[in-house]
Amino acid sequence: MANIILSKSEENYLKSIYNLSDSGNKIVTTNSISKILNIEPASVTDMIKKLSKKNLIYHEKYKGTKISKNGITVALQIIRRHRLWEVFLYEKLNFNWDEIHEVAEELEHVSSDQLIDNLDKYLKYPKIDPHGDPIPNKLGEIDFVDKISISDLKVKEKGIVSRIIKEDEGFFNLLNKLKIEIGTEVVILDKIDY
Amino acid sequence: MANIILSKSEENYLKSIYNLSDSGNKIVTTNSISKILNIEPASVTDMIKKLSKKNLIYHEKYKGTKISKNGITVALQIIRRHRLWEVFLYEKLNFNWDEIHEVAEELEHVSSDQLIDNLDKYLKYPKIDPHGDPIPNKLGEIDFVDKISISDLKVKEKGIVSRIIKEDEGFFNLLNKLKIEIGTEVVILDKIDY
DNA sequence: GTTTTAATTTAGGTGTGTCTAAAAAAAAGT
DNA sequence: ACTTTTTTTTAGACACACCTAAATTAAAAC
Repeated sequence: MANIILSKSEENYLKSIYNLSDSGNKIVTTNSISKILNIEPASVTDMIKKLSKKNLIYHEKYKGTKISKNGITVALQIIRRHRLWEVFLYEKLNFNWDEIHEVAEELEHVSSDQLIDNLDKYLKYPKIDPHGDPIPNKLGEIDFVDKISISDLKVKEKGIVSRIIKEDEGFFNLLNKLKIEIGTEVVILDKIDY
Repeated sequence: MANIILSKSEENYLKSIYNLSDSGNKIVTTNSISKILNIEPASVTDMIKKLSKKNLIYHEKYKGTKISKNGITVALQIIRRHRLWEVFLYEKLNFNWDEIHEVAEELEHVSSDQLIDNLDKYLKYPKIDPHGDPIPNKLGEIDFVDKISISDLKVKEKGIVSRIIKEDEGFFNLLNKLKIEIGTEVVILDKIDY
């Protein structure tokens, strides 16, 4: 139960490993971590050793990395902080939908339980962040909602946008232009390459 | 005008130097910085060289350190961030008066102008923080209000508490017990050692 | 105006988190 | 199954922000 204190770097690695692991199920490669964090594979190997020693991940040389139960709990706390700050920035500080991620990346590393719990209460215990991603609760429990990818919808089918994953500026601009946000009902008219 | 990017350490040093300098007027000694930051004098010397090179302070070997005009501006921005976060924690997240400082120490290092400007607006442009200290504006302008120390008040004189500087737990508890906060009118009954 | 003490700086060392280049292991191609 | 390619790890280096111990300078005491 004792709160493990991690550096900003360690937190970023752990979060990335969790995100790459499909909620802890898949084994993650050194190269994939390297690409996501923009850090050389050799450096990733170093950090893997460190996180292994802290029992946050399992690692077998040349075989890949699996996040531990403990690691998942810690990762979900980081994700919780990130997403709560995103709600705050969007709802209270009037940030645009595409500006929140970057700032939340910084705020998520301020680790005070009291801060996050009070923020959660202040925001009225939101269930999802402005991108539609679920916010883990204090205990690390998270709603996994079954959703399908818009690219799996067929022409003429319709759906409600409940989550937006891709995060580059061009894509945000496109969505803004089309007035697509969380909750928007969309109908597939035609499918083109993007 | 270009925003200088400083590390967390550099920011902490600069803030301390400003605070020790009596708003930029006094020369600050290496030892005093060492004591405030709980860092050995030798390390302070290293950082002084670094901040000198960035023209945030002036330094002459063995003679002391003076903060530059540029340095003051940067320091005031850090102080602005700190104090705005204190207002937020106190007013919005219901932190106690004696719990805000520590968390604000972390939040102040998240450097996004948009974040701070929007926070400022959200808090309705507060002029003072919960300790009664003035909050510098976006341009680094700050109200210096003439205040006297309570220890300079004589027996039977009275005054209004407008600022509380000391920050240890015992002192906070004492103030809480006496129900003394910003705005409280006090009368000096007797003077004892603390 | 020396001598002693205190403050400051220099020199050299450590842990963290990164890097490049080279070696080792695993995977893919033929 | 052997060779080539890709992935991963090891080895050695560097910047940052700290440390201790020793040297230097300034200030205080006499």
